[in-house]
Amino acid sequence: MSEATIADVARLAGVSSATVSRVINRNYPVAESTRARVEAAISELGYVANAHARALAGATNRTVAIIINDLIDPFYAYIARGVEREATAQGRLCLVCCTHGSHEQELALIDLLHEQRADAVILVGGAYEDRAYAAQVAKRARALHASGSTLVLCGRPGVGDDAPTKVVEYDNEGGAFAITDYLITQGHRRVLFLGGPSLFSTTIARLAGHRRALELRGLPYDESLISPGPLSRRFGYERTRELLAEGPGFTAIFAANDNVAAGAMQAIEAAGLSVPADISVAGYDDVPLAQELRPQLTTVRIPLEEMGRQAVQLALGVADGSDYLSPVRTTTRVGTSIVVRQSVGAPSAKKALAAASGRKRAGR
Amino acid sequence: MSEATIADVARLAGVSSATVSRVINRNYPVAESTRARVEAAISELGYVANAHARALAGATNRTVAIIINDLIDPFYAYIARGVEREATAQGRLCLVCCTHGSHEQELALIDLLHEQRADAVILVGGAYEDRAYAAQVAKRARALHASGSTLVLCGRPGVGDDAPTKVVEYDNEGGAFAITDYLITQGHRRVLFLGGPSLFSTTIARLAGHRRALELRGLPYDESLISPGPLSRRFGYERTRELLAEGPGFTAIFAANDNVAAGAMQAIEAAGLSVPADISVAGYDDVPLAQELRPQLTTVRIPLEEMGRQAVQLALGVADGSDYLSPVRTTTRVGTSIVVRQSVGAPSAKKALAAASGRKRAGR
DNA sequence: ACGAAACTAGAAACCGCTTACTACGGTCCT
DNA sequence: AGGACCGTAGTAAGCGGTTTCTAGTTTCGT
Repeated sequence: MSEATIADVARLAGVSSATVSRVINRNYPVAESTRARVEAAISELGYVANAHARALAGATNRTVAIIINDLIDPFYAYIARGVEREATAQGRLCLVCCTHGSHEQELALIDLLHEQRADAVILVGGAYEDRAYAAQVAKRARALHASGSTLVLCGRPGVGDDAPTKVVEYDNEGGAFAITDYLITQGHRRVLFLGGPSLFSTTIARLAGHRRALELRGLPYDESLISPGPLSRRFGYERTRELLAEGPGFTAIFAANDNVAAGAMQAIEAAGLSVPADISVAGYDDVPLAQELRPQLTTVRIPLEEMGRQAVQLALGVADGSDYLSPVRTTTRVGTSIVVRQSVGAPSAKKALAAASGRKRAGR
Repeated sequence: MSEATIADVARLAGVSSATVSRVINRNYPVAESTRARVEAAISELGYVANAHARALAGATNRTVAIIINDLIDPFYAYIARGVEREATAQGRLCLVCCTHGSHEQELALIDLLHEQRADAVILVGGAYEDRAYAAQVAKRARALHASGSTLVLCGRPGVGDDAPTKVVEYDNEGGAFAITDYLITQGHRRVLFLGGPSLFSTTIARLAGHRRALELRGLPYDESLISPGPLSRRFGYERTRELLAEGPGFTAIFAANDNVAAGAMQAIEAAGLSVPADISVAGYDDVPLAQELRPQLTTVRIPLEEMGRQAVQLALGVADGSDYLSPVRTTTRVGTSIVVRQSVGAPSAKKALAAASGRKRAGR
């Protein structure tokens, strides 16, 4: 039950504890013969240093923490993997915490991790636009900063310019623009934007990109073609089923993420229609599910793992290399790209007609 | 950069540091007025206790660690989720580490977590049968035990009776038995066992269950129908393709896990055959992928998340409830059950014939 | 009104390790 | 030969809490 301490080792080796510490840390010259004796004592006692005492006495904790929504969700899991890998590469341990969607839990976790003196706390995932909440996060960012740690926002909006945070973003607006434009290029004129909580940061950005593409192509932005909701497969299924029953006023669906797209595809199939012959579907995120669907889903790829790595590098102030003269970076943006698979095609004449009539109805 | 300490709070509140500690921990009576003053001081300074100092001074670290292969793999992710949730429920933080398949990394991580004085270290996933390696793990189990921590083996074989570990098992042999028996009941006589590294603990157990079912039904155990290999989709695909080209001597495939099954199904489809009309396929694990495949995969379900929870409860010695008189449990076994979906059917007469001829060839 | 019991609060001893500072013997150089 | 240096090793002061004792006040009971 009681562990050997550095003092025990010192006694056994006939040296002082300082010498043992030096042998372990190799940060001070120690005679070869002494070193040998100390190492023998260490292995005889099975001595393992106490990380807490070590951290207390000055050395850093060597831990990076990441706060995500849920480990199962591949979107988060990939980011977590990037963080974990980079943390390991930097000789850090990785603490993974899940909020399961609760804001209070998230704030509580930041505090807990602050107590743990993590080298960095990485906060992942979209957030609701909520000023009070942002203020809470900003406050904690300052607290962390005060104790030499860093709060990194990964794929979520900033919390005010004065908050000392670092940010890793990805191009939500650009990806949405690109894929909407792709749909338009394929001939679609009436595209349903499906899912995504209205006040959610990523929804807002994706919707903005969608809208910009429409405007650039001179297509109307029709409120009736925007159908926000949860980012779940169930919602995608249910809502699509309802809309299909009403007589669809669209030939393509741009789902706010792949889950929603999967639900939509299921509903379309269930209605006896086919993807993409009757209705095209595009998603966002490119999670593994996208490749399992039949037809395989055309979607927007986000370099998730890379984001995780960047977050750690940013937090730890790892030199960028590309421009080593610049001061420590505080923001990184990774690009998104569309992945063309089989779920998008040209609208059929018949369906386009139906869409047009649906449009009249919607316009009534 | 410099954080407020308990002494700062004490000074500001005009009390001793002992009193501040008591206010925080609520483990000793403190006058209401004093408490108020201390709390005011704490919030004014934004004081956050130093977890290391705290851990050093006696209180536990309140951290549970889990070591898995890879965060992305749903098999591990579900277990990790169970661990994370239960740890949170027990007021612990959860440290997640990945080995990415490396033994040395695994051992190194155990040491690292030992240093961190984690309340428990949970080791997940099958392991190669390797005496030297088991001895290494046993040694660390003893070291952890000596410092009041616990090593929990989750879904992997023990490392010797004298090693102070706790174990959460699932019924690999029984699940394999059940599903093989199910295949036989459906009329299959020649079942290919596909994938799983030969010396891997889970492979061995699954193969044993498979074999027992064959024997119980009076069917021969044919070495040529055992085709071990990696637990990957690629392997499932490639190997199935090869075997199909040789003329299959089987009407059903029992894959060592769902990934392998997915690969096999792909290969069967690519060969112009259909599942289950021509060849039936069964998997193991019931990861989400199983439900995405078409036809949906008949497989063996393991209560992964539950295993994670059990591991934490076991480690922390949480009362079982069911028999609170018993001493602290040291082993838990969770059951497995087969999930019938659409990938298994009766063998067609024609294919059964082909299988029989294949059998002659194989026997030659 | 007096002593005991019940509250509160402080002093100080750790917890186990790092590290600045000090000490000491031997080399090397002038 | 004597002092400047170099290479090693020890001493001890923290790091920031927790907790055991000790002690001063009240509150009561009789």
